[in-house]
Amino acid sequence: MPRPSDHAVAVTRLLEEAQGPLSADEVRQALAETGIGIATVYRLLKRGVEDGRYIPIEIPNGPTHYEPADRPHHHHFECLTCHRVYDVMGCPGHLDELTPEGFSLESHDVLLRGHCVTCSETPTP
Amino acid sequence: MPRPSDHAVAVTRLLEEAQGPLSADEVRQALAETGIGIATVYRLLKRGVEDGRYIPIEIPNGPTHYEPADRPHHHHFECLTCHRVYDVMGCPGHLDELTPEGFSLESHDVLLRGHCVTCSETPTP
DNA sequence: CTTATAGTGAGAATTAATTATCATCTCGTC
DNA sequence: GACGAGATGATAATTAATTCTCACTATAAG
Repeated sequence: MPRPSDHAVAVTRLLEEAQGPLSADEVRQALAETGIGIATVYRLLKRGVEDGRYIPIEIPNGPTHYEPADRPHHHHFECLTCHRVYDVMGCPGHLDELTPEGFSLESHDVLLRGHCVTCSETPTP
Repeated sequence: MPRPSDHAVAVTRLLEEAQGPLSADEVRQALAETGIGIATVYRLLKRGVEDGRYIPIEIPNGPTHYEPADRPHHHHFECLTCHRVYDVMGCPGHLDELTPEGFSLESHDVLLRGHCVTCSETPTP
């Protein structure tokens, strides 16, 4: 019976503590001091999705981000400066009303864009 | 055999008549009988965006789609079966209320997913 | 200790989208 | 007809993200 490796534990903890979904490279950078390789990061993220523990968040024009699967329904905010992705709680709703006649709605994504607190405060990026 | 400059006209007309943004490959396929090459399609789309006549629509996990720049504010619906993208008029609104404190909201995208009329009617999931 | 097994990192390979290259073609102008 | 600027298409090249390969390692079991 294989026991979970330290890397797997670290990645799960990292995703749980993050304020939003992380990309593979963000995970690698955050765990850089452990010497984790990018191949291992991708392996663990892929397995986590297959096991239903992580959810992949597809960002237009950017790498896939990952978050724990047990978060309640929410959406995301992408900072146009630092490109970090943040969770935003809540949902505008009323989306069936937008759906055209005869179309069946299965899911939806709302992606806000702008500048996060950190990047709004900084005068020059 | 179309005169060279006809390609630009054909692409613009195609985008204007479409029910949603089109990808480069969808443009090429729609104009296949003219023998248009993919390089020309990308060239015309790129120039259109640079000139402000077209808007690029980034689809997560898919190629960029393009639509005329003069459409009123709206969002999109992606069919999970045929992967075509359709315009949906209207907007849920109230998005500033979702934006976290200190964040500045500049734009937003809403992407609905499900099955379009055509693919809902066809008894093949 | 010895072995079996899963885990690992470096780097190669793959994939899909897009862009660059370049010889050729078109058309208005001479 | 010849000319030249711009347009074109086939294909090579590039780019970014992700996956694969493989020799090596640590651990646990026997």
